[in-house]
Amino acid sequence: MQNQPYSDTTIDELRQIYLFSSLNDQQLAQIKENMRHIQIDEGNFLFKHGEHAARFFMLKKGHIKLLRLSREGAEKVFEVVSPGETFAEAAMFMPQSSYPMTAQAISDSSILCFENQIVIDILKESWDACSQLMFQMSQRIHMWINEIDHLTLQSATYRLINYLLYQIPDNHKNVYKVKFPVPKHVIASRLSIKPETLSRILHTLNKEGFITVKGSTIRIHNVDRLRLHAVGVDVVSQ
Amino acid sequence: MQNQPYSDTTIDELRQIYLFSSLNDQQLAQIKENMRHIQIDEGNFLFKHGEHAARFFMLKKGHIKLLRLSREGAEKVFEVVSPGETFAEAAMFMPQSSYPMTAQAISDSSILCFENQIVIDILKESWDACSQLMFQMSQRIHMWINEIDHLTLQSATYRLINYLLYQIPDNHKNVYKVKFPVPKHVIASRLSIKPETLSRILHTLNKEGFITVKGSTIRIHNVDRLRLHAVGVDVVSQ
DNA sequence: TATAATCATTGATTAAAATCAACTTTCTAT
DNA sequence: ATAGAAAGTTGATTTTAATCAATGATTATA
Repeated sequence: MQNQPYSDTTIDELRQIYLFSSLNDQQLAQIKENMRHIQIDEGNFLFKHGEHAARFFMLKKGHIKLLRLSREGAEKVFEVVSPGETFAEAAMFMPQSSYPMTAQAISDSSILCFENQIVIDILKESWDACSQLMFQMSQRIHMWINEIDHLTLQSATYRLINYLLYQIPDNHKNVYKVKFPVPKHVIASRLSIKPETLSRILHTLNKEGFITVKGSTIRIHNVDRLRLHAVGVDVVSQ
Repeated sequence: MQNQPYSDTTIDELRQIYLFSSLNDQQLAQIKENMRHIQIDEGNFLFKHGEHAARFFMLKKGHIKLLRLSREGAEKVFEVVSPGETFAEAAMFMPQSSYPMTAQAISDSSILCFENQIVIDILKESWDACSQLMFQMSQRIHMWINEIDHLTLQSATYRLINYLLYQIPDNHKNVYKVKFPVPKHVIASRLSIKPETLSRILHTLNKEGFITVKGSTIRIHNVDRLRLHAVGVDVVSQ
């Protein structure tokens, strides 16, 4: 992990971060002044579950997985962070809080790093930014609720189909290619299924004519048909 | 569902709600003026998944379950709300948002009902209240993350033990009685296990000498021993 | 380009919990 | 107090996905 000059991140770039989008130049300049730019090589950790959470992050390049380990060492990936996304910002308002997960680079990554206290001081002055953070936190809550819904009310096959469909813009109806941004076993853990099972599900969906798998690229033959299948898959499997 | 005069809820009572604890008398008076008091009989719905979310709530009396249904009609209880707790306040900051779950009374309930817009206007003026809401939302996020952890990395037995231990104050070491506040099948759904399985797990824990079950009361013989068992239960079961 | 290491697939088997079904207990309302 | 409904328990069986094991494919690297 090495610090780098932050000269290559502009104020305009910061403004594109949703949480900062309503801030003025002076506020953004202050954030820029206090932010750091870090590089993390594949496999290395940005922070670990339980560590004191004093900063949050924006991924510029690479991929980061947010995970937890069971006592027996089993790994559950909660989220795969892609470039442009912020993470760990929800802990900002828990004084003396600790990160609820571990963050590990899946590939060499470039990260912007913000001090919670600096941003909190700015949020105090900006109702808009404040309500944007709350909006974002609401969304997170909804996301996790959906996740629990999928884990408890849906099958592994459904979860995978859902994941695939989620990547596709609404207007696409026919053919579409989805590419896994990270190795299949990471996607599997993200979906709470074992790699073997993911492999079998992909195989079955292929056999049923829904998809063609080529490495990490999934070609969906007919998006609408898969959407329809997702609605019925649990009913059918009874 | 019938409206009632709110005369029996005082300003002081409102101040005990965490989210309102830093507000001044004038702000609390305004909230009181705009709040409503509703009664909901057992089995009836307060709101349904997908409905427009314009208010949030504080349960005064009774019990409310927050649930989702699968397409096949299977019910998953996400949360059992007990008196004194607020709920659905996280949706406040999602404009045009809808409730992510259904709220149904498990027993005859008495509920305070707050208009989102009124509270938002007050939050605008109060940084403290604002940061308290954010703190609360952070906690919710952590809670759901823990929930997913339990669902994916732990067994049904572990989830039940966890639930029991969670009800017990830290200082208790030996015997302790936990009483299920709602029927066992609701607890089962809350823990994402079937009633039959819950029954079997309780039976097994009894056979192993950890607990005695009498109706909805679980007598834990030795809290420390159960805590220790929880740590090892997954390892042992391998 | 060889070689190891990681990742992915496939098959056989197992395990945890769900399902189905019957029955008992408890609660509720008359 | 009693009938009926709802909730809970217990047993037999099935299902989904995990586990175990072996092999094949990719990727990285020496």
